[in-house]
Amino acid sequence: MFSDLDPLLHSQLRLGIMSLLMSVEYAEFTFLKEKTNSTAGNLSVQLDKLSVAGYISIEKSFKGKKPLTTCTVTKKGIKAFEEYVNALKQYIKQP
Amino acid sequence: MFSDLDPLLHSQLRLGIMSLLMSVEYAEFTFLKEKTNSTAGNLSVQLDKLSVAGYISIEKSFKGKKPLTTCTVTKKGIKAFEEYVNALKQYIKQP
DNA sequence: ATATTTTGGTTTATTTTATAAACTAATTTA
DNA sequence: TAAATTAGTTTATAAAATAAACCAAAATAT
Repeated sequence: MFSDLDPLLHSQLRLGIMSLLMSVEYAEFTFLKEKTNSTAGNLSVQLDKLSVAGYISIEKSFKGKKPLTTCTVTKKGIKAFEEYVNALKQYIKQP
Repeated sequence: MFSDLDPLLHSQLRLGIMSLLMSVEYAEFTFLKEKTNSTAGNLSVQLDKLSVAGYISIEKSFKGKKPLTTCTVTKKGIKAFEEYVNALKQYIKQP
């Protein structure tokens, strides 16, 4: 009846992050923080989970002398997102 | 950017329950249990939450001598579901 | 010059949720 | 009549989300 929803994507913040990353080439920590309206702590944790899962890749560098965290979605992440969206559609298709 | 997702609906099982109830006039506990592939305990808990929120109404009666739990979605539940779906679309609309 | 605030985060603790396990009571079935 | 099934509820545990506390460097104000 209903396919399972990837628990990694079925989270408002992580879904928001992935949604943004699907539409841009890369995104900085501060950009994601602003767009998703999240706290730095929460964002940091959730980015890490997505990264550990292989859905995004995170690069840490410096802009001048300030830390700079840059994220991109991976192939695996794109596939997972697409599958999630398809599964979700079963739940929200209205009669 | 992203609207908040009603946390009561942003749960696989509760969303499945609501999705089913949106498409039928009423549903029995056992029907929901089978269709959502959930355990009785989990279903019982989540139905209760939806009921406390006023999203569904639950009627407990007897079929012969066996307990019979029947659920229907309320007006409030329908509105919440529709709003949830609209909010969700912001997250999953693909480029 | 030096305190104070801001930036860009991470780590750890707390709260909330979801899920599973254990239980109840009545009912079939063997 | 003992064992298993049905239809659930309650309680305990595991997992997740969030918030709070913290850190180091840089920018700003005094």
